[in-house]
This record gives sequence, structure tokens and C-alpha cells, in this order.
Amino acid sequence: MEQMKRRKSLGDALSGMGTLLQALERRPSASELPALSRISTDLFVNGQAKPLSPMQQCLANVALVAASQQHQHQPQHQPQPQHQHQQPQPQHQPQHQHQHQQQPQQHQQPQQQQQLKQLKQLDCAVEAAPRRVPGSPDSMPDLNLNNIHTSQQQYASNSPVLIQQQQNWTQQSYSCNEFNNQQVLSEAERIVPRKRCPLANPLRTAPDESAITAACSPAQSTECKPASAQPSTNVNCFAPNISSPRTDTTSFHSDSVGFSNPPFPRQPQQTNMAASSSCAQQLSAPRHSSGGSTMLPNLQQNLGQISYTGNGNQSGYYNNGPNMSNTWEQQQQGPSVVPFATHSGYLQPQQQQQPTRQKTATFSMLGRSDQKTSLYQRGPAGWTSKHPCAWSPMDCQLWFQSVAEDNGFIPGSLDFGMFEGVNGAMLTRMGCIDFIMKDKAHGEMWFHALGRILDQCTSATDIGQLIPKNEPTENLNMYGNSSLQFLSPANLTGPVGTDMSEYLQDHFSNDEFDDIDINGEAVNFPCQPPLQDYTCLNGAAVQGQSPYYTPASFVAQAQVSSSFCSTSQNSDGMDYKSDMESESTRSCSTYSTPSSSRLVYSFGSYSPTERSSSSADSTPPRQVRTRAPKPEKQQNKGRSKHGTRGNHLWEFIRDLLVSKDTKLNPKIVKWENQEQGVFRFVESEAVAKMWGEKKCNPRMTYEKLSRAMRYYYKSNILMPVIGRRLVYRFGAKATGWRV
DNA sequence: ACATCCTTTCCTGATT
DNA sequence: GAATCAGGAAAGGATG
Repeated sequence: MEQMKRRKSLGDALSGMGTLLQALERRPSASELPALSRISTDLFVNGQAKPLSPMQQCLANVALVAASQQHQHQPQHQPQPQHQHQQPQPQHQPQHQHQHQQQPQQHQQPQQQQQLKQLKQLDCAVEAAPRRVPGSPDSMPDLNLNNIHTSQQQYASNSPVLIQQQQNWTQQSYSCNEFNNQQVLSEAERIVPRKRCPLANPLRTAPDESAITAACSPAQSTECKPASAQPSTNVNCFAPNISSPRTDTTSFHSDSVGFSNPPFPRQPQQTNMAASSSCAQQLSAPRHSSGGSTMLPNLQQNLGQISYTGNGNQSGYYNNGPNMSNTWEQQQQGPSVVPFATHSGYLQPQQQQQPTRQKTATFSMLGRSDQKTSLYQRGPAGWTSKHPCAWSPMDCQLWFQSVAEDNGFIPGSLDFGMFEGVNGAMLTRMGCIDFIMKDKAHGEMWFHALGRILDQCTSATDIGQLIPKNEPTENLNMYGNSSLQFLSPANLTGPVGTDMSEYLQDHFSNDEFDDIDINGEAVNFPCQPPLQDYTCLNGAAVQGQSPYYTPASFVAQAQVSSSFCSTSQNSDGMDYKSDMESESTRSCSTYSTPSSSRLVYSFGSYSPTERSSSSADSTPPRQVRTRAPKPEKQQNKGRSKHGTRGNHLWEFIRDLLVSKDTKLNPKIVKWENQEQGVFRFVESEAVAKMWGEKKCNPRMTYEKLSRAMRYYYKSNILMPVIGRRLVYRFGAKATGWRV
């Protein structure tokens, strides 16, 4: 009932506003002014119809001021500058407002004077007003500005989607003055949040008018201006499918080798260097130190069926068809779509790659070494003779069948339909969770089985030829390529034999995230790779930190890690080693307990607090800015940040959001309003840790993540939701999140 | 070599 | 006081 009343009152308000503005546009006669003024008053003060949205306030504010001005001027027969009533004049708006709001006070009733005073405060109150989520039941209905404000006619040519996007609370974070001053304002400009106006909240403070004007007028202060105004030509760039040329493919090629029922074979696309190496990169980048551009002729040959767009599409996805957004949308629509792209970009660096020997040990620990025998050599002809990356969808289906049989399933009893259309390249790009998302019951089994094959591939001569000579073959395993690598079997530190799905359920609950230590000391994701994976840790440094990590695997991993640290995977190993050592030294001296003669990256014990305390002896007034060492530096070699398009933060967040895994959504992220792309971090630090896992940066925090998120404001990928913590909104350039 | 992109890191100050 | 937000500044790595 209350809501109905509210809606009615809002409707009345909007109706009144429309009337008001229409009258103003036709330059109302003096006789109309009192009525218009009444409408204005009703809108603002008497109309207790919930606070108007900032945009409405702005419009009505302008209207009222203009009406008051007319009312004031006309009886005095003062010349009326034409522009004063036709459109708000950006350049003079603050001054005009100030002047014209002063003058009526002499003649208006005290109540109206008070109203005007309130209006002035409202100018800067826009940030105080929106405290609701767009689309929520309490949200104000969006205004169609095109109908009520001629100065916004530029938007008429824009798509309804964008118009709607312009009508949100976020954009309304601009003050009335700003709004009026920027008749042609790109969305990028509009969404970039200005610095908070210290006087913006009239409910908190009641600053004097001059202070308000000074603080909030862009003409007088730059403090509240958008951080990075972009050319207004961006207005014309509004389009539903705006995509960054660097991050997205912009079109859906229906004839492409699609994720769903790909029409293999297909004419291989002409690939440039990057493209031709893309598969190799995606296959091997996390496993090699290829620098992202190493040509792998054999592999390229073997992967002839797999085409990539070498031009423009550097999103890191197999361009077997749609861009990522389409992929996701398709995934939402049908079962035949392969969620390869879900985490495709999350190439894992080499530090998570376990040498085959260690993998074997891990499998042995898991009691599955017996299953590792010659699986690659068995099975139907076809897939056995190729590297998994070169498997066709049919090969994959045969392989699925083989694995099922190997695991004791009656032939035909398992349905692999969810993997229909998946080729080997896609499979090798899928992480454990990807498999589970596709096949909750057996995803882990598929993942492990493929991992075993890839392990065997590392020693296969034909596969070995695919690998650059300077790359250790051990690195060719899928685990390091897992999108969510902490779920990899090599790092599966959970109960042996535990069903991964259950395991996820058990550990991806809100409660279980309690074990996530912000300082990174105890980040216990279910299958989180050991901290040693990231660091050249002295084994004892963190031993036992993860309850999921068994001593046996710990030792093995520690050995791997130390070995990794001491031997670079690059041809320039020596240089790299020295580089590592230097960084390690810094790390040790700065952040770690230098108790060990071995070089230690102790990110686990790193925290800003500790760092500060460790340098307490000579604490400068302001901490000398020394960038923390990057323990993953050597491990990132070969990983292409930009070559792996799709590895962007916003895509990662989006993938979490569109994930149907309830352990991710809504446990750690959730939609607030999916239609409008509004989402919220439920477990902000957990998200940050997961992001850190993806980027092999164990020091990632939500603070850092959020900084990166805020950078997306400029690029219109994300938009802030003012007044709501941990809430963001996808912008026009963010694709793939719509259902 | 250089510019650019996309973060990452650190920071200050404000807000909740 | 902690968490979060906003954004400047600097830097790094990859790419074109």
C-alpha cells in the first residue's frame, strides 16, 4: 500500500514536472506562473512523495528558478534575455541561479524563500539523495529525459538502453549545475564520479550558499568535476554493443566455429603472429616461458582446425565464434554452449605448474596413480594420436566415453551432451570448476582424467616437439592452465577422494570464508595451491598453514617451488635467477623474517602493518614508497596479460556473477539488479583473493581490487553505484553479463 | 624505443 | 576504529 502511494505520488510529481517544463518551454504567461510555482512547490516541498531523484530535482530546480525569475522579472518589465528561459545556460548557470534565487526572496512568501534555500542545498545534495538501488522496489521510476527536457535532446538519438543507463542514480551524482552545464555530455563523462563534494549533504551540514556554490560549481571549482572528461563525441558512440577494441570482439560471427556445434572443419583463418601463437599461448603460455609470442609450428599445424581471430580479437578466447559476451549469453540459453570462455582468460602462470614428477606424487597421494597408466595411449583411434589441444569435438566425445569406461561407468550411462561441441583446446583451457560447472557430478573426474593425459603428453615425443626447446616439458600440464587453478588436482588438498562438488559446497560457503585471512596468511580456498606455489618459500615458513594441505604434498610442492625458484624456465635462466634473488633479498629484508639463509618470499607474512612495524627503527614521516616485490614475476613470464584477453578483472567479476555455481554467486558476489547490471560483493575479500589467485598475486586485497574496479569507471566498463558499498554496475562497455 | 593498456601498489583523505 | 570509497601517482608487464 505504501508503495502504491509512493508510486502515485511519484507519478504525480512526474506529471507535475512535465507540466511545469512544458509550460516553461512555451514561455508561460504571467498568469500561469503562480500555478507553475505551486507545482514546483508541490514537487519539492509539499509533495512528500519521497525525495525526487537528483535528476528530477535538477530539472524541477531549474524550472522553479526560471519560473521564479520570470515571476520576478516580468512584473518589473525588465528585459528578458532570450536564453534565460529557453535553456539553462551552462556557462552562467551558477551565477544565474545565485542571482535569480536571491532576487525572488524579496517578494516571495517566507515559505517560498525557505523552499528556494532548500533548492540551493539540493544542488549539492545529489549524492545524499540516491541511497537506493536502481530497480529496487523503492527506486524512483526512470525519467525519460527526452520527453521533458529539450536540452537533453541529444540523447534522443541514443538507444533506449543507453537512455536508461543515463537515468540512474549514479549519473545523477552530478549536481544540478553540472547537469545543466553539460548538455552534451558523454556517458563516460557522466559516469565518472567526481570527487565528493564536501558540502554535498545538506542533511549533514548546512553550509552557506556561497560555500555550496563554490564547492559544487564546476565553473568555480574543479574539485567536483569528473576526473577525466572525455570528448563529447563519445555521445555519438553510444551503442548497445560498444566494445573496446582491445578487449572484445565486437561482432558475432554466426559462421564462425562456434562453441555450440561448431561446424568443424572450418577454413582456418589467416592468423598473424599473435593469432597463430594464440593457441600455443593459450595452451602453453601458462606452461612455458614463451614470452607469449613463440611460434609452435607443430602445434599450429595440429591445431589447424582451431581458428582464432588474429586481428583485433585478442581477448584471449578462442574465437570459435562469438565473443565472450555471446558465449556467455549463449551459455545461458542452451546446453550446447561450452563454457570454455568462462575462465578462459585465466591462464595460470608457471608457478602453479607442477613438474610431472610432482604431479605423479600428488596423484599417488590421491590414490589415483593407477589410473594414470597409458590412458593416453589407449582408447579409440583419433584422440589418442593427438595432443588434447588438437582434439576435435568428436575426439572429445570419444575421450569422454573412454574416461567413463575407465572409471567403471557402463558405456552409454553417462551423458556428455553438456560437452557437445567442445574441442580439445577448449577442454585444456577448462579448469576444474569449469568442468564441474558443466558436469557437477563428474566434472572433477573429467578434469583429472584430462590432467593425466596432459601429463603424459609432456613426455610424449610428438607432443614434446611442440614445446620450445628452452621450455621444460614438465610445464605442459593442464593444471597450471586451470582457470581456477586452486581447484586443480595437483593442488587438491582437500580430503582424498572427496567429491569436488561437495567439497566446494563445504568450503565455498560464507562461513568457510572465515578462514580467509586478509593478510594472506591463511588463505584457504578449497583447492588453493600452496602458498609455496607463489613463492619461493622456505618450506617451513608456511608449512601447515593450509589445513587442506597434506604434509606429503607440502613437501613435494615445496621442493617444486624451491626448484622453480632456483631454475628459471627461461633461456636466460641465470639472469632470471639473479633477478629473483635480488627481489627475494628485498622481500626478505623488507617483509620476511630473514632467519633463513634461503631466499624467501614471505608474502604469507606480509602485510602493510607488519611492514611498517618492521621498519620501525627508522620510520619516516611518510613511508618511503617501495613497491613490494612480485614473487610471481618469473612465474608470469610467458603469461600474457593482454594476450590473454578475457583475463580482465571485470570479466572475472562478470564470470563470477553469471556463474551458476552457488558457491560463487550469490555466496561471494551477487546480483543486486541483474537487468541493470548492478551487483554487489558479498565477500569482498574472498573475491579479491580469488582474483589474486587468478593473477597469481597472493597479496591482492579488496582495496586493490576496488582500485582497479574504479579505473573501469573511466572506460565505461563499470559504473559506480553511489552510496552503496561494495556495489558496482556494469557499464555500456561491459558485455556478457546480461541474461 | 616508445606509447598504450591494464592493472598493481601505495597513498591521502573522506565517508559510512 | 574499521571498512570502504575516491582518486592521484608511480610503476610494471605485455603488446602494438
